Amino acid sequence: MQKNFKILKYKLNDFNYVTKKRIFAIMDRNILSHITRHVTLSKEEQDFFISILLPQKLKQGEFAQKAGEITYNFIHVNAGCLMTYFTDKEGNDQVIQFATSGWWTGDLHSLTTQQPSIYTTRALADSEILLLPKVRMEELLERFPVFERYFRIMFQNSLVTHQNRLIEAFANTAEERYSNFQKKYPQFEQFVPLKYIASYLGITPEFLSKIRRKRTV
Amino acid sequence: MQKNFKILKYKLNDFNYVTKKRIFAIMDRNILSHITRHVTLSKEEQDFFISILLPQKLKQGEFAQKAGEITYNFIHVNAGCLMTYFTDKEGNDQVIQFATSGWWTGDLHSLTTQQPSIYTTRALADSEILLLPKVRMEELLERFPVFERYFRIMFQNSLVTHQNRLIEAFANTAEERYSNFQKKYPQFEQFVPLKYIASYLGITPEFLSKIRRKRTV
DNA sequence: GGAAAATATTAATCTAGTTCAAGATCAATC
DNA sequence: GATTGATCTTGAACTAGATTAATATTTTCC
Repeated sequence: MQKNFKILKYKLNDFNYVTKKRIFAIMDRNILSHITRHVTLSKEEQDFFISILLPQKLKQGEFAQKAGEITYNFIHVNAGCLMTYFTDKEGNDQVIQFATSGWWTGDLHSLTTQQPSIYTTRALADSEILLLPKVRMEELLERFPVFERYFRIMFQNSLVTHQNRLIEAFANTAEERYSNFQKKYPQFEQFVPLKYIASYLGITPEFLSKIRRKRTV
Repeated sequence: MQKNFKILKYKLNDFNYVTKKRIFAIMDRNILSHITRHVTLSKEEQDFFISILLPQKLKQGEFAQKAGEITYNFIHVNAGCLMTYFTDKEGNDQVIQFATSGWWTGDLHSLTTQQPSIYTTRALADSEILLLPKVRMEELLERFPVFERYFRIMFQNSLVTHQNRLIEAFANTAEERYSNFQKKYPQFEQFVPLKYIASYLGITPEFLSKIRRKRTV
């Protein structure tokens, strides 16, 4: 386990400064421990699963997947932090997900249909990911149906999260969304530049600044 | 297959009226044909699956599930049209999904955790639904893993749809969302009162009126 | 077929959040 | 440790969409 702190100073007013630690923590976790929380795996299943994963390291800012390219891998975050965003016709990035240790990420649509992805997935901090290639995933699901169960549960949970976000987006003000985001993902504000948090919340960085100011004053 | 037309008149200006048919169509479809589009089922699997489903008829306006109650069933729409909505603290209904023939609906979160549901699911037209009780579903998944696969695929697809809606919500204007909605679900505008479409789009009925007027003038 | 209830429209006014533009602060690099 | 590019903040002017309230239209139901 490595840690890497960077001190950021924020001016509150002419006389006060607040310091915040932006943490680039690399937490090494075992992917199997995540999976066996939901299903029970035999030794054979564990071994096969591990054998088909491709480990990869990403430096901060590097891409795991670029928009326009076909997605060949489902991505599991082992350590660090990634974000997935969509670039619209005006060139604005719309962040749709952050993912830290233990999360699956990537473009399911492109992975399924093998059409070019509309999303970019990028490391926000030095990260370690595990790639699960589409063909190997299909093989895995064929041979060991317990993984059908595992991914069924993953997708089912993710669906619940996405429904909640949708309600959030429509029913709450930007300020409420920011509060809820901080409550739900306290770790992210230390990894993620504010402009991406703003994007995730569906507002401009300027407006997020205003919300933050209003609070601290 | 029954059909039931109601003629609606809309005033465009003092001299012109346009009529629209609001269709309350009952289309009877076989649930198995939906499932076997994604997985292959043996005779035994088909029979068991059908045997655990509870058919139910709903009149327009009736509830399949009320907020505050625990969800005991996953719901498959056989015929008609349902909507699922969330009522916020101010008492505003926020529609999160419409479901017609072939769709699964209901509150996955409440179904999984057996906590009271925050959603209400209600018939927008006379409908026929099939209830899949939670305990029977668990039994089904235990005995026939092919259904793990089926629901994995369902949830995976639904997740893609939800991600798209999230992007839609943040990146597009209300007018664009309405256009896309009409393109994607042309059938719904004939089932669904405009105020619920407005809610689904995340706008007020008044603003939807404005958008519609701007178009026809 | 008529009255009441639900749904849709219109218009005036208001506001949460955007846009633009400039300045302040921070991080990376040589 | 000075320079440069990225991130963050501030403020003024603007706009998409909300709110309120009144009216019109449609549907339900007796």
